[in-house]
Amino acid sequence: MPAASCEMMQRWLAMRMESDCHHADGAHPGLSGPGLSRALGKAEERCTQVQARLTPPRRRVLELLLQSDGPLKAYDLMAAFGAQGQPAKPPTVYRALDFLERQGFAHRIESLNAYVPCRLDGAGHSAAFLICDCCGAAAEFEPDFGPQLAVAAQAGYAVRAVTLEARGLC
Amino acid sequence: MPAASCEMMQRWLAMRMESDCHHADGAHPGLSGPGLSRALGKAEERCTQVQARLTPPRRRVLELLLQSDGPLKAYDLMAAFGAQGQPAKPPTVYRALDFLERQGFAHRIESLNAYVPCRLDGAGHSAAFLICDCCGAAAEFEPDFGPQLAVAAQAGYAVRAVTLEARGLC
DNA sequence: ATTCTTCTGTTATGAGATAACATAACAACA
DNA sequence: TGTTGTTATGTTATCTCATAACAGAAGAAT
Repeated sequence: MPAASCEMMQRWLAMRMESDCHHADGAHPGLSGPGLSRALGKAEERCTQVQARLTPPRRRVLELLLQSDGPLKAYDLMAAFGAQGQPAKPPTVYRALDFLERQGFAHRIESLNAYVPCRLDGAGHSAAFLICDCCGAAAEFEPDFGPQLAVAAQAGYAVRAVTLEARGLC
Repeated sequence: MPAASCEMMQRWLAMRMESDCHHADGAHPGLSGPGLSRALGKAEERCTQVQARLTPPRRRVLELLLQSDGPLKAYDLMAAFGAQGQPAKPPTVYRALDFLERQGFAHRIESLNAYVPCRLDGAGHSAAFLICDCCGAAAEFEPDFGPQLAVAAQAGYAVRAVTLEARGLC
């Protein structure tokens, strides 16, 4: 980098930093074949138990999320939705995502405007993620919100759901 | 509610729930007069220390955030920006917000797409909020991310910043 | 069979944010 | 003091993300 400006230098540094990660070492790989079928079957089963309907569009969106190696944007889901490359329209996907989130099958990652399938069986209403700013991986983990809930209780807050997103490098 | 449908009932319940809160008991009231001047002066001072420039648009956006009783949307800031009701354009406000966030003077609340001034002097790179789904108040508190950081460390993550947003009723 | 309810399909639009480029202001230093 | 590197602003246009509103189809309940 001869005759580099400060601005260029900063950008270069930023790039370097963004590219120094383990490249999704611990990331969840996308499912396929039997693993995918199993996951979908399990969702089907849980829907039956609570009298919810995993209709074709909902099932399709869940399938796409499960197949993906990382978080998917809503418009990516739309593009990938149809069989012969015919995209879905926004409400179709957003409604499906809404359902999947309510049932605990998917989470929205606020800081990415993106969606992931839930990887934790027991998790109900709260989610926590380690998000890599380099490779985009988002690892879900079981949060322990003890300290935070104590603060909330003391403040008289009735907490319904908590989301935690840690940005960094994997 | 005679002859109420299930759907109507659910909406009614949701409405009731949304309206049952303490109405910002612990919320931060907007600053004005001397309090506002003091806060802006403090920001000015901190900028001087780190050789950052609190330019007019940046100062104006910070002022608007400090005056507000609650989180403000970017387009609300634009509308309120000018003196004679003349709005600012998107880049003006988004750049100012970007600066304020980098300096730790403001936080973005992801789940609201809204912005608040930082209320905690010491807080550097992390923020935590109790957000009331009823009255919209967002109370910032000092987070203890001990458990979460332990998980991250164990997973080999280098955490840069953490945001936590607890939704519920105040 | 009817009625209530939920889900889908469709069009259109609203909200949130950034790209790209030109210009102006500041800072450093010969 | 004028030149240069750098940072900040102004402006236009565009992009991404998400929902409103309404018609119609498919399930569930009796």
